[in-house]
Amino acid sequence: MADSMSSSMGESYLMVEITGPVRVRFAPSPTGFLHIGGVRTALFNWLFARHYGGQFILRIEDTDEKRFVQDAADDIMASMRWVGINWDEGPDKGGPHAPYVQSERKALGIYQRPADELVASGHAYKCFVTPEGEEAMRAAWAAKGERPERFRFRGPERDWTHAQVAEAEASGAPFTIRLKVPFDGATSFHDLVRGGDQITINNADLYDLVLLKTSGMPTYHLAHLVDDHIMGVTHVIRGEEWVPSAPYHIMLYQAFGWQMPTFAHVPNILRQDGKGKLSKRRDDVSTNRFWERGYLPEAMFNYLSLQGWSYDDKTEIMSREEIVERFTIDRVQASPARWNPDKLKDMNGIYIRSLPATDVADLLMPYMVKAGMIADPPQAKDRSYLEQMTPLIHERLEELQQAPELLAFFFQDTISYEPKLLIQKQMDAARSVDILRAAHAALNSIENWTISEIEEHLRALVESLGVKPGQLFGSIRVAVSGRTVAPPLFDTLAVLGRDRSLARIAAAAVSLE
RNA sequence: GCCCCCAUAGUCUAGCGGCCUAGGACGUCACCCUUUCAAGGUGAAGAUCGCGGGUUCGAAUCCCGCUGGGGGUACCA
Repeated sequence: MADSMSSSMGESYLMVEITGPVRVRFAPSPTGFLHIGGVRTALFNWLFARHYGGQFILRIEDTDEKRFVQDAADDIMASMRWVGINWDEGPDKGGPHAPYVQSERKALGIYQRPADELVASGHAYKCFVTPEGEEAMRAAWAAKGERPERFRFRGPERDWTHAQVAEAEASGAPFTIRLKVPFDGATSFHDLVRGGDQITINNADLYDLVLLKTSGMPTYHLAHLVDDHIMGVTHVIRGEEWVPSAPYHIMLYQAFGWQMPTFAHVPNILRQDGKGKLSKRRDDVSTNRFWERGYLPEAMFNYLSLQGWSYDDKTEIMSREEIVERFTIDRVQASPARWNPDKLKDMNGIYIRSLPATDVADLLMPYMVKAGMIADPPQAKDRSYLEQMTPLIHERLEELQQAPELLAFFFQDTISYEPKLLIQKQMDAARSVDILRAAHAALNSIENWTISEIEEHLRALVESLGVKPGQLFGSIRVAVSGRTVAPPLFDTLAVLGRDRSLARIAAAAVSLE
């Protein structure tokens, strides 16, 4: 076995051109919500499958009994659907290789038999060392003066006779099945993301990996590989954190004599400060949080596609179809990307602006309801009122959740603010009262309360008062909205309505007296 | 510590030996537009292509070393 470990995949392996039908999978572990880094990896698999007209499989890898989180699989699937990633085979829709949940597959004995085969062929062995026993081995290693960090587990059972193994087994002692990794030689594999270059790791740096736990549950290493083989996965596209364990996988494929898939280890997304990869614990990156905050799935899809992949030297805004058409692995970067929420936000704004205002009003409604500004369920008049004010903030939105805050003054019976905000540059309280009164009179004389008439009257008033536009409009803005930064004034007045506009302006004048 | 991967402006990236006086985007700043804020337009600052050696007529692009960053080092994935 040792000799065959120095593997060579052959020239054909270097070919980036994809010829036959491709099958790829995304295989998350249900240990919590799906964060955007996971979505990105799923997305690359999906794009690869769609680009080449192949299949995309979703498989739940719940072989970690300790970290299993109820409902996590549902959240993962909901997150993927939201972004727009669908699957051809998966837990909820079945497929030719169902079930697609590993704990269910384990119950079917799917992993036990290959593990036994490996033991029978001498590529793996039953190991009776307990966790405590392993600790003792590490301690003994250190006691010999060796660096504890350099300890590489090798089970004493590697050299046991059949009789010894039989005896231990007969005693009922629990055991794991471990891969019998050669001490010498090296293991290599090619990686598409690194231009087909070879990655080589010395076998001496490896250890005897556990394939089957004492519980009978396979580890990721055995389970994913057996399933990939059974499910006919042609390309393994996964995060680069898997590079160091890839040699074990290579050994397993060789030990089984199975067709090797092509590997593509895609770069991680690093935290904003670059210190480590994104983690669901430390970073606010759960996919459903972005849905909550009002990110459009199209924007998220587009942004994520650019985390580690690019099309050319300038194109960034692309539709799903365009990305599918253009996505190839050779344009996937080997260096890690960095999480950049500002860029995502900017892109979300672009996507929001590209939508018709009526669509945006529909999207905004749930946020207004949640903020308590619009009744649940909304009435027809609420819908039309929201539709009137949506154009006022449409191009100012970067996240849909910003809408209630921006529109709050439309929904308040009385607004509160510091009266001194009414006083514009080079004005004083008395003069401000004067122009507010004048504005009240001018607006009161309007027959048709429309944007154009409001503008006409107020611009005429600027002339007759001899003030700067900003001085008059600024005072009125504060008077009706309570803020110095607000949507365009004439539109605001039009939507706010004659009565409320006049009342607020009158109240403002009083507050300064 | 050891192993593996990576390395172009604050950030994301284009570049795969001569088209680069290094292109685009986010962010920053200025100006224009303008009733505020945005959006939009124009422009600016910001990269001795991490450092040092090679190879070559010629290197951001190829090779080596160093440094830095990331990943891994589990009966977790």
